[in-house]
Amino acid sequence: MLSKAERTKQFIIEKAATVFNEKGYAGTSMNDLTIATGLTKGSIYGNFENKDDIALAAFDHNFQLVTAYIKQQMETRNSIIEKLLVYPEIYRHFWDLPFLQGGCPVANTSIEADDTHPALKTKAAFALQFWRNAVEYRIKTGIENGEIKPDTNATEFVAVLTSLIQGSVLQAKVSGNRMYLNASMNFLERMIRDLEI
Amino acid sequence: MLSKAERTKQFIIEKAATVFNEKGYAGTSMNDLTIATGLTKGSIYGNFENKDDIALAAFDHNFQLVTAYIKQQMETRNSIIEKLLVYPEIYRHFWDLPFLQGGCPVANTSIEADDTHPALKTKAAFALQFWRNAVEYRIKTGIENGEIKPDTNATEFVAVLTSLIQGSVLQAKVSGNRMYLNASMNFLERMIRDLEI
DNA sequence: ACCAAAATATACCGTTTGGTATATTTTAAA
DNA sequence: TTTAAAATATACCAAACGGTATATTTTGGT
Repeated sequence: MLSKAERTKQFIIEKAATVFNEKGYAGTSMNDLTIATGLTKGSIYGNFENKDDIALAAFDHNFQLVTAYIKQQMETRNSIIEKLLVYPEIYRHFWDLPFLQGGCPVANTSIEADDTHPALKTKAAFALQFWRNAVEYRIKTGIENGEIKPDTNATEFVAVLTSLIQGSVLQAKVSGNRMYLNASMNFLERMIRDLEI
Repeated sequence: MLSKAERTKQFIIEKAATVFNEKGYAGTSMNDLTIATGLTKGSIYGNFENKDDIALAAFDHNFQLVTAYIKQQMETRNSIIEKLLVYPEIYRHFWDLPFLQGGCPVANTSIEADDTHPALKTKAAFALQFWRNAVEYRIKTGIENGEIKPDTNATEFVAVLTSLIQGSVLQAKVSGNRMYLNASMNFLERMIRDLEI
């Protein structure tokens, strides 16, 4: 069983993850975290070295939630094409997923950290690369399987898929309008179906 | 001629615009602005009511720089297709444009402000809408001209174009790698050429 | 039930934050 | 060249910031 401290640490990460994803690193104060957790500053600093330490753990947590959910959804599908279709399906309904309430954590962290926070920037860059690799792997497997057209430009497809998702979620969040998100996801869906041999 | 105060105000906006686009609203302190401008806090507050006031003016300035540059580039092209091709051309080389050093100001502001700063969020949402309208107008004109396929789904095309640009610039900034930006812009370029009748 | 260790709360630190009252300098019309 | 007004600098404010030393409470093996 986890020790009290380990459970508290996990609890802090979960609560902080939401706050950081909504307010950003600079926009989140330690006081925000005491409110979100109901704990005192002393207690939080008993479990983490500093604000950075919490933010980095919170990012890992947020990213893990997203990837775990995608993976779980994919496991219910059989073909590669159907697995890839999970992406537009999930992001079309990102409003309903609690861990995506503040938008895509990878996009949020990328944009805030790129010029201000090297450690977070590195984490965001790795997360993006991990994501692209996962998609690229599916495509290559699909080509080997004979499910996907062998002349598919995997690199380009991966770049377009990630750009479409991040760009359209961003737009949906700021406009409060699902129209452009739906349009982009419709397009992505057709792109994925078009991969089929 | 502009009064001294008006020139100073403009000077502050220009300097602040760069800082805000790199560090974000919460990440930029008044002290950062005194350093960027070489002016004192008293002088800055003699020209602006508060930090918000400067940030809002800075966003308008940043957006105006982008739109003016796009417009200027488009004026050198004749056909609608060539005008639309200005988008991928510009963003492919966004590293070289000083006002895009911190990334796309619309994307940056959208992501930071959507859950934290209603006034900035509104400005970002309006900017995005303005941008989409501009693209949509080109497409409709192209259809009327007989330059563009009449069955083009303008709404979807506009959504995809903006998503691709914002998503790929974001990725390029955080990864420091032009590969995925180039791949997305290659794709967008083909999409635009494909509009031709 | 006891008690040492672990976990949390309290109360504080120096620094930085956004903002302002006032003194000084610069501007430009007379 | 004078001079009042406009623009900028100085010096300060209370509040919030990230962080810490220490006191108190809770935990869990004996």
